[in-house]
Amino acid sequence: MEQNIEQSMEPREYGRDELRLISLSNLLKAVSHPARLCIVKKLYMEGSCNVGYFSNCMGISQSGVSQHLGKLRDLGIVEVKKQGAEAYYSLVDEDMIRIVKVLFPKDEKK
Amino acid sequence: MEQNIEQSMEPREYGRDELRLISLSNLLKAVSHPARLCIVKKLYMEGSCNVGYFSNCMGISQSGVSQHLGKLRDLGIVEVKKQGAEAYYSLVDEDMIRIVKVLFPKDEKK
DNA sequence: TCAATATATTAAGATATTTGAATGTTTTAA
DNA sequence: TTAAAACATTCAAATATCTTAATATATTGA
Repeated sequence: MEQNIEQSMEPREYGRDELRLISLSNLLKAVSHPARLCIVKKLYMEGSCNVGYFSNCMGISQSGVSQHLGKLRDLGIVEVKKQGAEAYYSLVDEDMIRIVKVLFPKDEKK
Repeated sequence: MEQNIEQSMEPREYGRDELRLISLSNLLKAVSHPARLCIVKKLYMEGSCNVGYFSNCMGISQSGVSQHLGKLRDLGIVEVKKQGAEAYYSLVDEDMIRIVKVLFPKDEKK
């Protein structure tokens, strides 16, 4: 963490596309928690949902859901649309959509 | 963590397929680190590789590579084949292969 | 305006993960 | 059998993540 930058011209760290690897691994980390994976799956399967819905059907606290959604939001994986007092979330990241599609083919529905 | 079990018949936690979600999220966690994602990508792109190869081209220590491979091995994502003093690893988990395929389409090679 | 509902944020303790150094094991070649 | 090479394992300190409780904000309806 304190090493010189520009130490050599050889590929350092993970190679030329290190930045892509880092950003993808962050994307994957976002769904490396069952609750967030569940949220993302539901968003993919059922379209946009609000916080209360997740809290109910997943059996975790409102605060918990909100924090998980916050992470997904920070990474640009989901997007919020306020509708009155409610916040409706939807899946917007293309890489994430491709991943979820592969993990939960729409047939296997529910 | 201290609540009654069998509290209701409604799906608790993340729903019926909680176990699948947990196991998939563990799979995703395995590649939520850029070094491990890089390893898995290389295995997908280039076929089986040995520890020294990763250590060289990724610029991280032998011990580091070995530990990362250890995690992938524990989860059944990769498989080792000893060949003399060297250990050749290859990608064997189907879900993981599908994920990597989606993230790194073979054209984008390198 | 007040109360209720829906969501967000903050903070703190418990857990888990990362990283690097040190040490072990196996294999090969001399 | 010894030394060197290739890996694996262990351990501890530094970080990061999870979970829960408490508190804050925003919207709606009475």
